[in-house]
Amino acid sequence: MTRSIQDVARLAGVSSRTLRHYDQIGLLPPSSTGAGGLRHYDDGAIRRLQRILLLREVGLPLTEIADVLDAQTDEAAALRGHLDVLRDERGRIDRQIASVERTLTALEKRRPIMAEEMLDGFDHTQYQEEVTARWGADAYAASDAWWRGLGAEGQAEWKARLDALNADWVDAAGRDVDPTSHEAQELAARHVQWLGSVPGTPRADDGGPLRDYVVGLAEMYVADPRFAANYGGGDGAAFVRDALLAFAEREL
Amino acid sequence: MTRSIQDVARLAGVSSRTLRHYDQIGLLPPSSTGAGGLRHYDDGAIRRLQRILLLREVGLPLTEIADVLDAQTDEAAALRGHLDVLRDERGRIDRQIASVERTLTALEKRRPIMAEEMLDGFDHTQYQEEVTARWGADAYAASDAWWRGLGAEGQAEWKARLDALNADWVDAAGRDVDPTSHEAQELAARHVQWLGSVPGTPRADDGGPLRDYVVGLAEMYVADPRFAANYGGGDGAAFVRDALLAFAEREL
DNA sequence: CCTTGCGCTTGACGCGACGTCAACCTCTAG
DNA sequence: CTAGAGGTTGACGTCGCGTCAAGCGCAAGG
Repeated sequence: MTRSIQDVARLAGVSSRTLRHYDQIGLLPPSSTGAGGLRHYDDGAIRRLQRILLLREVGLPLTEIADVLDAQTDEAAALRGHLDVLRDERGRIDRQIASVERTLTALEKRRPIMAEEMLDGFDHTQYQEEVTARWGADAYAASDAWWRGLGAEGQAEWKARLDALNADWVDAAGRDVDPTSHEAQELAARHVQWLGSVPGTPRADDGGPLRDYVVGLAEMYVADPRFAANYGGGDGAAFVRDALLAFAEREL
Repeated sequence: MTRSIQDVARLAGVSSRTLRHYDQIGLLPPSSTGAGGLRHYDDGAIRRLQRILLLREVGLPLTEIADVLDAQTDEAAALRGHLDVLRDERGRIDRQIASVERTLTALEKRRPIMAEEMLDGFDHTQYQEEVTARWGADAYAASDAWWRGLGAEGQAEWKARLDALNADWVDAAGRDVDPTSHEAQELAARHVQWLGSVPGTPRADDGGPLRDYVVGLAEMYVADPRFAANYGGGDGAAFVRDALLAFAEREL
């Protein structure tokens, strides 16, 4: 017994457009076609569709579904790989949520932020100057001009972002996370990303911060007590350093 | 002082293509253009770019960034709205992760699933038959044929999906979640979505399950002890029912 | 016999945020 | 004079379809 495209669509809870699309990309050709190009689907095709939808529901891209169903790939391996993708995604979203929440609180009670807005921000660029002295004297001037150019609102936003990053570092350090773990390495990636948003940062050809620069900063985070305090004392700073060093070695 | 497009790109850590794109969509026009159409950016433009990047980093779409920066929209309101989007997204990903994990365990120790594969699955279709008797006698036949047609592997996958849904219901019920809360309503949406994947389900014009059908099922989940056991006893089934009823009222 | 209408077909554009050629221009240094 | 660096404007590709638009085959009703 074969069914029309609409029958199948209703059965499976998808649109007929979707079925045509799956035909077009070769994922699910109809079992036969009749007068005027009408698509007919038999039980085998419907069985295949069910499996497609199960895999689609967990977010597997259609091309990978095709690989799995055509047995070119092990299903369990594909799912495990996909699981990593999903976890990364969740990590990204969690960080975005934290960042937005902090920005919101910063916007709501603007005062306390304004009070210390020069503090950490300038602390940071100040230390940066110490390090960037090796990379050119005008780096600080550019950085300083950039900071003043941001304006009050821009500075508040930028501060909120920095606060979020620092808070996450302190949190992870407090939980005795392994510096080489996925979580710590994601924090390091974020830190490096953040560095990339700071003008005056010495950069490699790909636009990312220079490896030696990151290494130098990491060591300084521990060596300088004013900085270490930022990360909750010596242990926290050491954690940040170890995570950054591991990241620099692997990625930069 | 104005800078070239590459200068700005390096400063901000984005590609020149991105800057051209932002010009094209009107998000960030250069402050001036010179010979041959060369783009020049002054401090004001760079300031605007910094704010764009801050908002972009938290995932705000470019169109909304434009709204915020051009002050057509309150920044805090935009961020709060975006926060909801992010939370939904995270919920979706959490469920996908749970689903994949369950499918993986189902794939690894296939035996126990096989042992009970007929149990819940047929229990469900059995109850369904009781309900669908009101909607046509051949509904069950179609459903039964569908189930057998899935094959052993397809049945295992389908079971894993159902298990994940049920486990989440029991979990939410155990935590005394409000049936009208966002979380419970998302579970209900998932339940209805799942119903939509079951052939033989009576459907509305839009292809989704018929409202009355959902309501009938919901009541039966409480009335029939065999079913209530599925959701961890009377309280669990009542929670499922309340959530489904609220959902049906609002969405169907 | 013609029209109407249903169910289906193919073909094409649109979305979001760019990456990636391709073909061409402009200026500078050797 | 020429090569090279650094720009420019298109235009296509990504992913998974939604959404027209135009047309075809077949049945019932005028």
